[in-house]
Amino acid sequence: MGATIKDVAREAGLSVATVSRVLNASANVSDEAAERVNAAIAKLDYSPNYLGRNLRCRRTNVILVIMPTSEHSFYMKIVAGIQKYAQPRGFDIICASSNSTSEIEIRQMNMLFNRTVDGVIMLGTQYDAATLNALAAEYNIALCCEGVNGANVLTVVIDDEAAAFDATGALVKLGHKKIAFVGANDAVSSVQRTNGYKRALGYYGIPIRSEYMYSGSFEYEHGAVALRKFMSLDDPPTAVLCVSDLLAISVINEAHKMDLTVGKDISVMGFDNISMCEMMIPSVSTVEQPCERLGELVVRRLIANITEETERDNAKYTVEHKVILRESTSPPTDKNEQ
Amino acid sequence: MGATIKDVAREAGLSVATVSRVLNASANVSDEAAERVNAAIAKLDYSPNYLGRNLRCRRTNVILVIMPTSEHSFYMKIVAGIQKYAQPRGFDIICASSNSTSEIEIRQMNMLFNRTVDGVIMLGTQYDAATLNALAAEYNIALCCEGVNGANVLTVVIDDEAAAFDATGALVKLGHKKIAFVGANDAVSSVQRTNGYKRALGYYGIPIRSEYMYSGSFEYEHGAVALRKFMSLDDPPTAVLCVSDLLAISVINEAHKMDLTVGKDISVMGFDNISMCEMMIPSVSTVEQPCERLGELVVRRLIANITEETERDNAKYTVEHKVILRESTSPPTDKNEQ
DNA sequence: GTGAAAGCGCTAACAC
DNA sequence: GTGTTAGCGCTTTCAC
Repeated sequence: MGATIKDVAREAGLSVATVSRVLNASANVSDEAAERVNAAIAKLDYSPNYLGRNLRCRRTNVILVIMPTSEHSFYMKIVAGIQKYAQPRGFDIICASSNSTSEIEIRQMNMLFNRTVDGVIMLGTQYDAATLNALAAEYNIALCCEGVNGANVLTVVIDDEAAAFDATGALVKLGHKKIAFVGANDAVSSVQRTNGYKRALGYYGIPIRSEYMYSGSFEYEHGAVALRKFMSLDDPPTAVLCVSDLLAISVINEAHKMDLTVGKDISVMGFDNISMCEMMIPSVSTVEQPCERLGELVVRRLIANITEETERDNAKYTVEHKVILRESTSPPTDKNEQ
Repeated sequence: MGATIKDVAREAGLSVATVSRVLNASANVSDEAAERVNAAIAKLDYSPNYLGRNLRCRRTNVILVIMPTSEHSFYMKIVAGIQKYAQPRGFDIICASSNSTSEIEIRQMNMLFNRTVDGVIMLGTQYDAATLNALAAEYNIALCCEGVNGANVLTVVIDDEAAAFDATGALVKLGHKKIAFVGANDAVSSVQRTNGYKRALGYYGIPIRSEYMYSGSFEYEHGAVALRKFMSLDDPPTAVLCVSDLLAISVINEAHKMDLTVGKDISVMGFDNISMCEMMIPSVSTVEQPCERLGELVVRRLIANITEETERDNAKYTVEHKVILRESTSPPTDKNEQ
């Protein structure tokens, strides 16, 4: 087990240099030599040892994707987009999940520091802007889906502020005036969505009510908690916009427990357009993030940074979002509108 | 950027051997030397190049998990179990998804052949038994969740036959006699579940009706197709057992479209216990696979195969399943029982 | 068109 | 307790 390039050379009666040339399809090798090498490779069932190759070339052609959690299909769709672009360009993609933990994230990042991978794409990070900037000076890193304020690092995101503005607007256009918001404290995307929500209310002349704003985290339970809080108000909202689909689903399940019919008694809207949105009863209105485009764009720029000699591109790119209305949203009824 | 062990040695005024000793916490290095080395490491922001180390040691301490699709949270839960055990033992886990495609799977397997990883765990594979046996002779591979008949390869699964027997039994005990089955053609697990279903019917003295058996694939749509077929029968079933939760959810959604109330007009049961089961309305009855135990056990045995000098363990291990009843199942009503 | 040889960064055997 | 050195498997100059 484990033939080396030397074994192949011996078998073929040629030098390792020639074998290497065949392996790398480089010029200047006769047809006859190539044939003998290939025969030897087949005979010995030889597969080049990439540790040797990568050490020598100082390149692994592997990109690591770090995600907060691997249990959300949303992230997996991004990865699929990344893979689709990277694979044909000769880059392998590997994934790891940090559980949104700084400690684990750092351990994953070691693969970058110890040269196991050529670059890292982070779908959310615990690093602060200063650290990211320092890292970006030395390594090929990129942020996707979730930016960091002040980080001068290759970033690909949707315009979260505008997306939330549009989502809120869609609810207003359905006739809602009492629109609540379920956010997640720390994430930049959530903060910007909060801003978009507020701006939309202002734009449509609807007062902002602090009792309609809940801020927790992306944890599932928070949707239910938020809804209970909203519904205990004297004047409860007729619609709830959440910063993630999972939170929206939590709201929907809690509404069901409270005997509220979602899409009738109350409208609920999420964010991301995970596949569950279509599977739920009622199906869930949401803001779609174009996962494939996000993934493709970020990895395309990252690969350019890795392979090209030019200055590293640390720009911020934005891709289009899309509001999708399904069964979980409808005009407010007279009853709850009064 | 990129200090090497040589740089550290020079900076510390010691030899590379001593630096290496400190790095690997090996004995026989004075406190003073260790201190100087650590100071130099900190000063130079040195991180060992694993390509060099791995090449030298012929070990990467990385295990690859290949899954059919990364969009099912079920697989991710297995990976979490794998990770939980492997990480503290010094093994990194990386993931790749094959889209159930032989071509992609082979490309992923190259990471094994080219020594990028020390072993591979396959959560489903396109390889046949003969190929797997040949691979297992040379490399450290393992199957998890989904075995292959005749493959003499380290395998960790639940007893799919018994699990389906129990699931069917649970429906019988609720009072159902007209129990349909939604299977997936090719997968070994599905075949065995089909056997368990049939054996249970026999055991409880219920005749097997071919019109109650649908065989498609794990693709979501098949649940809906199956249900439409079942409900178009003169004597439709009162319960449907599916070989995956996703198929069950598809059945549930289709039932809803047909104005059937799941958990009342018809009972539906899935397989796996993905997190969606609890989020659905109604919540979905299912057979739980102990993901963490599956993952932990398979990686534990695989790591033993990698690290221990002894004969490779190519045994087959079985872990316990558990039937979980939720809202999607109930006794048949008089109406549909007549 | 082909081969000899240096060297990528590291560990470990051996010498002291 | 520390240093010297060979060599892991590969690519790539440089010579011919």
